[in-house]
Amino acid sequence: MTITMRDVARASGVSLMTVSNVINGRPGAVGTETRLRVLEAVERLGYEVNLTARRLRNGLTGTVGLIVPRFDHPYFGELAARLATELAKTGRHLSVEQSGASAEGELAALSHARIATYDAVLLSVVGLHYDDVDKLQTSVPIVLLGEQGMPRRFDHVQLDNEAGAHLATGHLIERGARHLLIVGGGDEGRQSMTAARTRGWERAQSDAGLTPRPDGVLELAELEVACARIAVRERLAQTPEIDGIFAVTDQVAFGVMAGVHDAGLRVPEDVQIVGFDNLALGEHMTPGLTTIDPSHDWMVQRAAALIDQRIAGQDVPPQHLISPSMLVARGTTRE
Amino acid sequence: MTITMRDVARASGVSLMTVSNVINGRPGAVGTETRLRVLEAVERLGYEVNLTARRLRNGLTGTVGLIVPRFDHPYFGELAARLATELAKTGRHLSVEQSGASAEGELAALSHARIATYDAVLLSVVGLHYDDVDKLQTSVPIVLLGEQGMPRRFDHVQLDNEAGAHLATGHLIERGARHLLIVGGGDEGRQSMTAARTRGWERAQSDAGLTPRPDGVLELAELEVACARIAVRERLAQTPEIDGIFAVTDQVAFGVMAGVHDAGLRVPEDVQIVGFDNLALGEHMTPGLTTIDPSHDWMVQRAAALIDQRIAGQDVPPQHLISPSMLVARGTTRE
DNA sequence: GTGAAAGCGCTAACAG
DNA sequence: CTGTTAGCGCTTTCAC
Repeated sequence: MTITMRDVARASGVSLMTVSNVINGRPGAVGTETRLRVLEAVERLGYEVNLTARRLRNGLTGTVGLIVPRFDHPYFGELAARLATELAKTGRHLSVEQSGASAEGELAALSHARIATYDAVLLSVVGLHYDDVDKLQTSVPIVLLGEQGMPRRFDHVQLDNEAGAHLATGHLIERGARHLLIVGGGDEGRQSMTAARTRGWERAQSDAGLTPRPDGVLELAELEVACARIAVRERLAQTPEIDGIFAVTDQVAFGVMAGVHDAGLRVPEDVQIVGFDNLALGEHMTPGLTTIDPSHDWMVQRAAALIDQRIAGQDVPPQHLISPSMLVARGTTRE
Repeated sequence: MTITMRDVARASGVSLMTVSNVINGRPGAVGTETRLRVLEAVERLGYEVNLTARRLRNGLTGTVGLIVPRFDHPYFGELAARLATELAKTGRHLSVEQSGASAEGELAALSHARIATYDAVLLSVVGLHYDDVDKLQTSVPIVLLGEQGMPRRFDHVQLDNEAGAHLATGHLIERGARHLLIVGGGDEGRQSMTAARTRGWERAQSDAGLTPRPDGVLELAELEVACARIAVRERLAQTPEIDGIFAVTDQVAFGVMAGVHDAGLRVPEDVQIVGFDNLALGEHMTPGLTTIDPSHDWMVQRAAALIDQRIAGQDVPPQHLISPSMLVARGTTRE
């Protein structure tokens, strides 16, 4: 039924091992004429290696796994696309799995069994807790991505959440906002992304001599467009003096924009908005979304380099890298 | 280093086979007491099955592949999320790969070798050509998704592109638009999504007694937000009488909205817009995007059911299903 | 109810 | 330069 190396070997009158040598292009291991004969048979029979067998035998297949909380958040889609491009440069291939939809889903995706399926795994830990990650015990290299407060024994490419939030909030203040909200903030004292960005938001205000409003942190059940929209709409009805909003993600910012509009207010004249992530779509919103760019390309290059190192078996201590944040000013904040 | 069944067998003083029977919960194949002893050893040693070995042996791992053109289009993200949820109901797991970024990427993703890595493969064929797909020759079940004009030997869950486009365009006309554009249309005579939607756009006009403008088809190098934005901005500068735009996808529609705004025109007062796909974000644009909903849940359920059938080995003829389209009226078209 | 043998397709190691 | 042997970790088959 399926064609194996054995079939090719028989068809070209050589041994199994010679076929293997040809397929893997092992240098100088097989004569030119023999190689051509084998290749001809490969072509004729339509042979392709069985990656499963190869992996069982020697552990590698050129596939790297990326585990994200959800498939349907543009942030992860953009991350995956960038990673796929970067990994392709070293001939590797990216396969994306989802951890966050359900409790079982997470267990399954993070299980040793699944992880062992890849040459290496990139784990986007947004939303995962320290303990879940700390449980991971595997010989497959794992690189953590985009979050802080994770076990130090892993390689980790992080965002500078607090500095980014500080930058965003400072920009709002500089452009004249005085009554500031953080939408999607909270989670006090935790090591989460949300908590770090909330700290940056607070500190930027203190640094500017402002006192953060006690009711300034608008927590969200989920960092979703719809949640943010409703929360902001209701909140602006209560405290219409709000004139600057830092949304913890661009996704949330899209909801904030809609909510401000629902409340009958204008952006940026009445309320200025800054997001975080620099999603591709932000540029094309009306008005364009001012946001924090966490140097995606830098992150992705670092992560890919770490993967290369680990797969190559380099035994250097765990790396902890922090991606610099930059402000991208667009239409949701004033000139 | 890694713990195998053999280790568990040794630790619990039974044979390899008994461990296998316990792990796979084979009914009545092993005594209660033995089972407990084995499970205890599994726990203690932290054993987990090696999926690679299992697959090599019996071909199945519970993983279904989804191959999409690009990771960073929200459409595919939403599709993947829905599929993952649906497949989880039968205990299966979704892994997503990208085919479209480069020529080699496509070959690699569609290669027999990679496909054979999954229990079944869902192939989102937007952008692939008939011949590429027709070349696929594999024993792994393949279900085609979301496109038309593909080899009949595959199971296929399609969108009703022409009917959807007709619905969208009819709605524009009904709400008073008379000078219509299709953005991202073209590809005349081909079996592509673009061509089908262009036919629907033309037919809706004929059916209403209008003659499609000869310059009404605005082709796009890529169905991207930025392309659409620029094209529309320039086009409206030339022919400002345009008062209705059908965008072939919601993604394109986002660009159209920005382009109309760039041109200094208002939506929906000056120009009405309808998209296609019903992406989640469309609802939260300002104004909300009127669009065509291709019954995502229906598609996903059908696709998952087909996969179940094929994995179960049912030998029914190829199924060709067409998902019904519905209009979702929002703020980019008038009352 | 439990165990021994065989082999899925491939490649590392060595022999010729 | 080419071939033989052994075995990756698991499950199917059949014997006890």
